[in-house]
Amino acid sequence: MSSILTALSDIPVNKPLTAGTPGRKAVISRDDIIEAALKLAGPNRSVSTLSLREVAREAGIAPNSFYRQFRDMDELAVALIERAGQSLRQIIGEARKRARADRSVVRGSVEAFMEQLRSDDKLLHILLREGSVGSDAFKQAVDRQLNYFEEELCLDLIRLARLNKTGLFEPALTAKAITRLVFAIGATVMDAPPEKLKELTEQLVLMVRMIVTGTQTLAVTGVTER
Amino acid sequence: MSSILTALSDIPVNKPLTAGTPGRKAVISRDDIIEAALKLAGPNRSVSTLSLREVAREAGIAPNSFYRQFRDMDELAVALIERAGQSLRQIIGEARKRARADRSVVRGSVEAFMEQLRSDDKLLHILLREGSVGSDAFKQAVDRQLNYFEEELCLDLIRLARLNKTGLFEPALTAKAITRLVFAIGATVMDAPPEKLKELTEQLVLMVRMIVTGTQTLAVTGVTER
DNA sequence: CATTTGTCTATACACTTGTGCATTAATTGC
DNA sequence: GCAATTAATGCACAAGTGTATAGACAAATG
Repeated sequence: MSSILTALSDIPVNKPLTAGTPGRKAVISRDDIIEAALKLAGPNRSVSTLSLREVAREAGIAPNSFYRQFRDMDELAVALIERAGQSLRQIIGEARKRARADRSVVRGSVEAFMEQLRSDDKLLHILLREGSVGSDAFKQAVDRQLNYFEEELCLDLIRLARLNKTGLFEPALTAKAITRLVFAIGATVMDAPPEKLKELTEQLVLMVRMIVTGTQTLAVTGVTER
Repeated sequence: MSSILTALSDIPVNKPLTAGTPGRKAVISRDDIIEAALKLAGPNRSVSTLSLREVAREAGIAPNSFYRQFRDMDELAVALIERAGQSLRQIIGEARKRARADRSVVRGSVEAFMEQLRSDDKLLHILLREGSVGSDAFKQAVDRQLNYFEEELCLDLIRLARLNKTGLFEPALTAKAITRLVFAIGATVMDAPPEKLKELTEQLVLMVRMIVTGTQTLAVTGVTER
């Protein structure tokens, strides 16, 4: 749990360039570059295909000025991913709160996820698309974000099981399965025509429910090789 | 079912260039280029980062000769993906046969999948990595391959259910969930250190079993919003 | 044989890319 | 005001890209 908080505070929202030192004031901020990259990496463009010059052009700065904020494009990409994870966790967190009043946590979270997917939120698109491409640092960053998700989901599952007095087989593993499945399906939804959204959402809800039901059943019956 | 066969026969193993017409015999085959691309797109290299010139260089031909076999790199990529899917389906198919004699179909298939993953089979790597990147044609090609998988798995699930006299809730959806999950986890395994392979395989087996158990239970109890 | 037809290569063009170096601009401390 | 320090730019370069064009070769046809 603390890992989430510490990790979040590790992300510098804006680099403290003006550290009491003499010299020229920084007029280019990290955020400027990040937002330029976001504009370019629309829903159909992978971050790993962006070029340094392209981003600089979009941000309206000289290519070399880029280096003042990031060592290379990889560092930018990692920053984007971290920001994306941060944003999505917040969104789902709010959905969870809403769902607690409502009936189904599963449906509430999945629907929140899918809605966000359609609202051309560039950040979520990034997190979904870049899972298996790019440098190692790149992929590790995505994996880290998914792990945060799994941790939070795991706690939620435990809470849910207590509430309903059902068993729970390997909570961490269950959380991982759900997370990876949701992200995998989400990636395909991103490229599907909008009219299929409802149908796909319904499917995803059922899939997640299969896993949840499976966990609960296995907790009672135990695992048998079959 | 027929869709699989027709699709497979749609894939030209070698373009029939010598169609009775006069002129010089083609000395460069599609396969030459494909194999060159495979050499380059190792486990750490995405196909979408290959350049036309690079592939041509590896194949030992002039860049322009590439166009004689493929319209552009996208067409090459699609060919690679189709070949990858073809190959993997065959491998898993054989694993299934072996598993039928053995005890567990789930374990057998998952283990076959993971073994293949570690045997630096370039084709499988491609299929796993390129799922969410590249052009639309690119992604659709991957999706098509996954659909073939789902169809075959679906039949297998039905057979399994009949055999064990268990119910089966939404077979197609179950197959989709399993397929997507396995591929998602597989993609992460690809980048994980080899000593984690056994552990990850074990986890994946359990995850799949959760889904299977869930389907069976839901078939009996029905779905309840929770 | 010559001719035609398709295959393949060589050269070239107009780009884009990342980054090194020198220069200018702006801000602070004395 | 002056020097020091840093931010940002401009120019330049080598390397790489996709592709257009034209020519060289081989093979089948007349």
